[in-house]
Amino acid sequence: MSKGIISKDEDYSQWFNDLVIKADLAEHSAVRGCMVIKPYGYSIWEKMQAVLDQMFKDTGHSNAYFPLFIPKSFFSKEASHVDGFAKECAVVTHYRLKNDGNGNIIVDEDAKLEEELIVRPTSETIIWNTYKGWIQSYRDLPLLINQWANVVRWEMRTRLFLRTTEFLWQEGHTAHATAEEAIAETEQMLHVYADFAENWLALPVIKGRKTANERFAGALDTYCIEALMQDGKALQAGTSHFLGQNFAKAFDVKFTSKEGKLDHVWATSWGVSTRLMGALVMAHSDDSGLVLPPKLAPIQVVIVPIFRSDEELAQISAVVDGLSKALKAKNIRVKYDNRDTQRPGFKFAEYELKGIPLRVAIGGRDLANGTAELARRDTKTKETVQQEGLVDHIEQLLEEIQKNIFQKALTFRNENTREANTYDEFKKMLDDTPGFISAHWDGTPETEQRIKEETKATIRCIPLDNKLEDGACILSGKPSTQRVLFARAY
RNA sequence: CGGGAUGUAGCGUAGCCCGGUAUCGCGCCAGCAUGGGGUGCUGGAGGUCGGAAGUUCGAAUCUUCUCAUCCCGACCA
Repeated sequence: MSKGIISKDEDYSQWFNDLVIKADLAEHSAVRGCMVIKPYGYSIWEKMQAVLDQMFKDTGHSNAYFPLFIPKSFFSKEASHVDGFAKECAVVTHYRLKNDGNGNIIVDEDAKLEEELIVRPTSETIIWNTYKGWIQSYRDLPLLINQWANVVRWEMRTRLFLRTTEFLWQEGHTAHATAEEAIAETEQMLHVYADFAENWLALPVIKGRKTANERFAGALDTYCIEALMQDGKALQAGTSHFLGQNFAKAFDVKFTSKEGKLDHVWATSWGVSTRLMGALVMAHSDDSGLVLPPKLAPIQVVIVPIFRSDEELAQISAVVDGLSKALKAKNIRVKYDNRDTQRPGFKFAEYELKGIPLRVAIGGRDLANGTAELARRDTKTKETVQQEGLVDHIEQLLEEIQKNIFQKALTFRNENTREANTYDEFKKMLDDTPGFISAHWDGTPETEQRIKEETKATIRCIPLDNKLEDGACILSGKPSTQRVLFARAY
């Protein structure tokens, strides 16, 4: 176990907290519920952004930027939307401070805003208000826009990366001529998210749809990807919403079709946030620290020299120099840590804590033998290999580590996905063997609500690839045609 | 917003019951040794004890008020 990190078996949530802080991803700020994302954590987020951004562009989307502030009146235009967010909005009421004469800075009551401004909890309203001016004809459609932004949701209780008052995310907002097109877009983006989660984060996810209860405020249908964390709790890793014509109607966005008919446009919105950082940490890491999938690791290979003298360091550096160049030529992100202020053992522990996938150690012995020591972060295994052919070997290993991390998470999820056929069985599983529970449900919000109240488990999703199967609801006993996925969730 | 707890150096803590100017560890700085898994020794720097008021010759310690944070619940895409 690493210094200062509690074992994840002892206290999972404390382990997560320790890890985020010790691995230097983020820290609590002076502002309640808001975190400072530190350079190392931010560099991982930047990699996520870069990959996702390219995926969005490859599917035809463009980036734009809309205001942080939204006039309060915009929120009242879509009834269910305001219901969903009203209780967690930060509101700007004044635009000036003044000195009260006693050396205190106070709000200048003379500077009250005519209309309060809401700090965006999400941008549908300001964006749809804007789209009204952009869309007149079917020729203007589809409109495919994404925004990278910060949003604020005044949550009662926060946790680093998983639920912070302010967080970073991207939100896509698209407009289409037909419902079919909008649904196709919603599904497409869900697949983009799933692809990203599985192939980059090495995080296996279940693609599915939310029940009416769990749907986004203002959506007709909410799709999601759900992941399982190592403590058996589920985490919603991304959502994609089919908004129907709700926002177009609320903001009066109409277009003239090819046939000359006037109609409201069809909308989608979709987003992932810095919560993915939390998912990344919770899904793969261990008591020694982070375990980063190579594709997202800011540093993929770290080289640590082991030396007794400046002369020896110079000799090692000469070898490392060639190795570094060859790795960089293959676009492998490599760092040579030749600090003489820290000892090798310290560096080993530090890079394990930070989740660097591969460590190469080269010392005097290796110079003599033409070898290097390779240590994998994911398996914590070490091997001594010839320097010759090392670059290719490292390249292969990185791919293997990426696969292995995914496979491990997938195996974990499979082992912790169970079927329950009675309510007693269901409750026992929740307490004894947390994870996804596949069970029959009668399809009513009342049943879902009661299960939630009694067990804290929610329906995470109705999986897209669900097979139809006759059964009886675990609570009501009423007939059901398919199983849905339950879990306690973050 | 209800229930519980905690605020002492950058971090983690002892001291508080029973008042006398703050303990230890990590980290930090310097030197020497060391160097294939968080190195050892020696020396050093660093504290308005969350804040305010009160009791007292004297308050980290007792009293009152206040602020903040954390945990449980409620709340929550």
